[in-house]
Amino acid sequence: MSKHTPQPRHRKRTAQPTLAQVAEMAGVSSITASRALNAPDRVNDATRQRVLDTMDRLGYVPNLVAGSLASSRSRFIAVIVPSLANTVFIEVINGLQSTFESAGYQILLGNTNYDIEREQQLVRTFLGWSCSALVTAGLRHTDACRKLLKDCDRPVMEVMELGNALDLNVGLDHAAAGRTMARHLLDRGFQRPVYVGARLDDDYRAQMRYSGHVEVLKEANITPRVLELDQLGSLEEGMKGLERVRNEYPDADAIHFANDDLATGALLHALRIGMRVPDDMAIAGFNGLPLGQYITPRLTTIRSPRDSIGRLAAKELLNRLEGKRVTRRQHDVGFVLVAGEST
Amino acid sequence: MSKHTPQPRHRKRTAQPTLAQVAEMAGVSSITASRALNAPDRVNDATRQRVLDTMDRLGYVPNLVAGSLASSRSRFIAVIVPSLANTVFIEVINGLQSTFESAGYQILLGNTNYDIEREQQLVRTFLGWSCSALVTAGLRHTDACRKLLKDCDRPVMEVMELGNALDLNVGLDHAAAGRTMARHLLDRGFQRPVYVGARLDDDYRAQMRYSGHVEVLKEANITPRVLELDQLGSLEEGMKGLERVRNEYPDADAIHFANDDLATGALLHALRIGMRVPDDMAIAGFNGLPLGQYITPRLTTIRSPRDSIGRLAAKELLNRLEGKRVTRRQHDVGFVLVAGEST
DNA sequence: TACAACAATGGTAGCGCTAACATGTTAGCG
DNA sequence: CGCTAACATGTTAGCGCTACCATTGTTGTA
Repeated sequence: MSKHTPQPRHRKRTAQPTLAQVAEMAGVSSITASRALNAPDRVNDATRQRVLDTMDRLGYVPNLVAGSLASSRSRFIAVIVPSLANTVFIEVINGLQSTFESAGYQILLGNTNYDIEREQQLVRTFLGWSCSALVTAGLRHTDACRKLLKDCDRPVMEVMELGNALDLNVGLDHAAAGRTMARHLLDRGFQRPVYVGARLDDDYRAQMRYSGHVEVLKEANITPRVLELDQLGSLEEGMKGLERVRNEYPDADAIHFANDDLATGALLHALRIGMRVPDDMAIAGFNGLPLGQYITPRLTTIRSPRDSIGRLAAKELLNRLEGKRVTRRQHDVGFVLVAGEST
Repeated sequence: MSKHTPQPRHRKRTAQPTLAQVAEMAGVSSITASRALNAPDRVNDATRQRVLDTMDRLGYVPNLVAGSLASSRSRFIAVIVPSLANTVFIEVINGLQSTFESAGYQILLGNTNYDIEREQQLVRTFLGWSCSALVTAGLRHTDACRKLLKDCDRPVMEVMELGNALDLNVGLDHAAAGRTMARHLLDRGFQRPVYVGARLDDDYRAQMRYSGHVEVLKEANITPRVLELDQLGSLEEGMKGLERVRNEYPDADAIHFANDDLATGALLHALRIGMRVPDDMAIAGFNGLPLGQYITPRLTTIRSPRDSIGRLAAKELLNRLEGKRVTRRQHDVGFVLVAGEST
């Protein structure tokens, strides 16, 4: 016979019990078993209890992949950050996590390593998982990524900095933070500050703070100077930063660091080698990590409410996911100058 | 008519193009389009290119949920940690992430808040997502959770401490670490040490280190003393710990802290209030965070290769997932006593 | 020239669940 | 007692993809 004979074929199946098996054993249809889990009020109490008992007895574990395909909803929240080595993003993730996990959502975590091509790839993958919403750090994306995010018909939250966002936006004004710190240094009488950051092309928020710094210095007719390091945020690198400033800008009287990790490394190093802070060199950071406040002299820094970024972003997204009308698409979480004795 | 008329019903569909649409437009069957993505060698080069171009043109995003259901494989790695506030777990996550993401796996992140009931729930959820493997911190689970993990027929990796593991195990011997530090304190001549931890019932690894500490003290006929704080790891809490030891154990000459965060908080506080370290009070920690090595005096601590836990765990899991035979189920990553000037 | 071996592609039947609709059953009311 | 509304449950048809097998054409070998 040339035409195929449709003999019964079976593909491998997991040993896991299915809803249908549970339903049969409980003497109901599978849709009722489904409802016992997902819409308990639509099932009679006794029936529901019988179904749940059966599930327990069989060790039933719902296949969420199948459920997600059928309903085209997934209860995934995609979270894309540029780095896991930076406390700031961890705190944002933590804020998102605590809110979403208690609302029954799972976090899908992606790390771009400050590479927007990688971000685009992650967005595609996460959309492929029918995530309910996406959270991504920053407003810079590839064109293709922006298109994906615009067309995906899901809430998109961009966090960290404020600006012309695709959808929802929670963050702070980094240029303003840079201006605030530069002004503080000038107010304290430091006339020859150097801005020290690392990989400013990648860490463009640090670059935005630098541009604020530049603005203020230019207004005061002071030539801005900048030094770029290799490592984004480490105590070790901050130490090197201090040494390089002493060599390359011997007249510098203050260092405006891109973050507290660098600043703390420099501060601790300065203390160890007997430099007087701030008399020989003032040191300032950004982030408001607790650490800086436990060192003598305390580190001057700018505190941003990092965990509230996560928490607020999660709250706004949940509102949107639950169909509530979102009135404000943009939230400025602000920042506070914390003046220690290091400046 | 009493019997139903099967009129065509349609459920809502996403506007996203499907593989079938791509295939039709490219003039191939959908299975060929599928292969163009997932098994490129099984498709003629020209055909594949045509399919890929069509995908590009239509903005096709593969529906990974459907693919996962059909193949019952998901390329998810479930990672369950007790806290995101602790650097140690972040570093483990980072190690796992960097290895798995480059191998094309996604991380599904769960946070138990040191609650093993919550862990059980997370394991169920992640199994429901057909994750390819699970990584969880620690060897303590509920009975039901242990059963789920045993029966799930997937690689299971327990990290952090060593012991009687379910499947794969990467970690270190915490009791031995506690013994090492206690011995170090005695060797340096401190006779009245106090162990200070927080929520030892939850953070049972800190408790294991304490039990090592106790062993050594008993051998030396010294009565072990312990103080329990509320917050797991913060500089603030370490400061309080120091104050409480001074009040409650005025004769104490050394504090063995459960972690570096607490120890650093105490050390910085001691310096600020003019205590001499180690003459008035010796201070030791655990973890080997960089911070402690930048303070004068440097913090005595035990360094564990935290990121290698993640990296090694990921490597072993990948071997297993790729079908290679795994020879060693257990890896001791060890630890090193880093003696600073704080003891 | 015959035949095996392989490469390229396709048809079909699910994967396990839920949306959409249909039906049966009970309570409430005048 | 008949009618309606609310409740409880069931039937069917996919969701979009890939496993499984089948088919065709193409090359190498004796």
